[in-house]
Amino acid sequence: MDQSGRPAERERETELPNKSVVPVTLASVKLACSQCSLHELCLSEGLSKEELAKLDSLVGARRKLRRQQNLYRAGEPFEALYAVRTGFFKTDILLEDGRDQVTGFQMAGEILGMDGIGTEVHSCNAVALEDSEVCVIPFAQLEQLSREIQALQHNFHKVMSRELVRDQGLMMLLGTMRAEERLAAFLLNMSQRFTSRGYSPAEFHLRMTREEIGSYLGLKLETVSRAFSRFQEEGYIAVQQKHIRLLDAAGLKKLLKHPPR
Amino acid sequence: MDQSGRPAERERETELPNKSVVPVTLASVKLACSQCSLHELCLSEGLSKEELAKLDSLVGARRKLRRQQNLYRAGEPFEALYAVRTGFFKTDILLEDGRDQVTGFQMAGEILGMDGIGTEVHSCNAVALEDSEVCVIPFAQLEQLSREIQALQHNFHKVMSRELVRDQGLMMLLGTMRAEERLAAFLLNMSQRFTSRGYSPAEFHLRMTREEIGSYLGLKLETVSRAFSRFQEEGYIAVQQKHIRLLDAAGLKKLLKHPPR
DNA sequence: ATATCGTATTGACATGGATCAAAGCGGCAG
DNA sequence: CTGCCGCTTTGATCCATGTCAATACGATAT
Repeated sequence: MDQSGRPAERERETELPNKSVVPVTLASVKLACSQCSLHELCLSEGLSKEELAKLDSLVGARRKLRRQQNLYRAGEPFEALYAVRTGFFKTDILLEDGRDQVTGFQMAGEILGMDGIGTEVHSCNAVALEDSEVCVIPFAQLEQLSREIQALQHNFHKVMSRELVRDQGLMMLLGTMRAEERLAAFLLNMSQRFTSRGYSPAEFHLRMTREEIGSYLGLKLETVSRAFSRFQEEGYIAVQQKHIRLLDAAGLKKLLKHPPR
Repeated sequence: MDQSGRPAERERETELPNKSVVPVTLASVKLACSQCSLHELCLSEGLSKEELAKLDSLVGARRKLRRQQNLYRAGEPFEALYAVRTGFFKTDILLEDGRDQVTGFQMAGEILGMDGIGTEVHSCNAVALEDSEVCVIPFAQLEQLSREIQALQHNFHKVMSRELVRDQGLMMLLGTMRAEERLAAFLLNMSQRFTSRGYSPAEFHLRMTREEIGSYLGLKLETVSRAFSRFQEEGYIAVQQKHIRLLDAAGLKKLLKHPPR
């Protein structure tokens, strides 16, 4: 059963222990911040060797999640930030009336949980969209260490600020763009993020359903599906279920800059 | 002329010097953080007397802006945060194709400029919607001081986090709500913010135009106007141009929880 | 008082995306 | 291999909001 005590629905969450927090021993340095390939995306950029060592000891635990498992839920007390090591997450909010919205998709090197700092309580749900692993960063200790290490402090502030800017972009998308522009922006964003992680810019596998994409973009799943089909007809992309190939990224960009009217 | 060197259009921006930064002397303590009535909204909550004194010396300048004057513009280098002392601001983003969107309205006690931390460059424009005054908080010094003062550090992190949560709420609004729900949410939010500043919860003056409200809510100005009229017909509010009276806040809340379908 | 200009309201009509419905596809369990 | 179930695609129709246009309002300047 999963940690909420509900019956595990269609997902297989059975094998891992409830909160699979694995303490890191000195023997397992291969997974420490100092060795982490996500350096520049994460908090450790620009830190000296000694400073990195301190950060390593702070990021003292890791947690594995199965597909569909919650990293945290809205309402739970906030204690730590999480850096995605591997895998793929979504965050979403549920309104009382049942409506919900996906507020973001997070991949390796991105930080989850900052929504909880202000109120000590998480304001959204974070769910793994595939088997994933995160670094657990106890927040009180992060604050303490970032009082000692200027670069760490600044990195953290940058991460939060970039998140604010990302949100502004999403508001722009939701407030002013039409369906096809939204999907084009989404695909280009995905491509860019995969690229910066060393994957192919033109070919990738979407981990989320059409419904989740639609929720994120403020559209219905049918509209997303139709836009995919349209893009395929126009020769911008090749779609096969969740597998996407960008055939004409420039075309998609043009769509964004010069909206049909 | 205003600081960009353009002709002042319809607005009167003539009387104040270019960058009206007024140094604060010890004689003018009445305006220092330690005396500021915005305490709990701002960064100074929970600080000791000595700590407050340090913060006072950091927030060493104030800047007055006329209606329609820019506090900063997208693309300008980021140097400082700004705490609104008096007045009312909007932030907005301009896309290459001319479309723009208002991303927020800020009032006394709220912090502007955090969008610039991540890239050292502002990503949006901040414009005074009425004659206003801000405290200038040089960011490098804020980081330095918040390495010394734990409470200041934590307050700052809270402010940023709350901004993230606010953005999530706005995404929800833009992604899932219909026009009347959006406006109801907007009015209730305004009321709540005026209330927490000691103004009447039921009667207030909107500083922005219908077009600006619409831009913020992802609607056209005509739709905003119609929703206002509808609310008036239903007896929820009384509208007279920018002057609003909430006659039935509960009714508006119900509209939010139980959408028409 | 009158003209002007930005803002707001209201009406008539157009349309993009939502809704409802049916069928196709693909992976997994039995 | 077969059947089921979740996901996706596609079609037909509807409706909320956008668009276009006319008028009204209110403040400021003349």
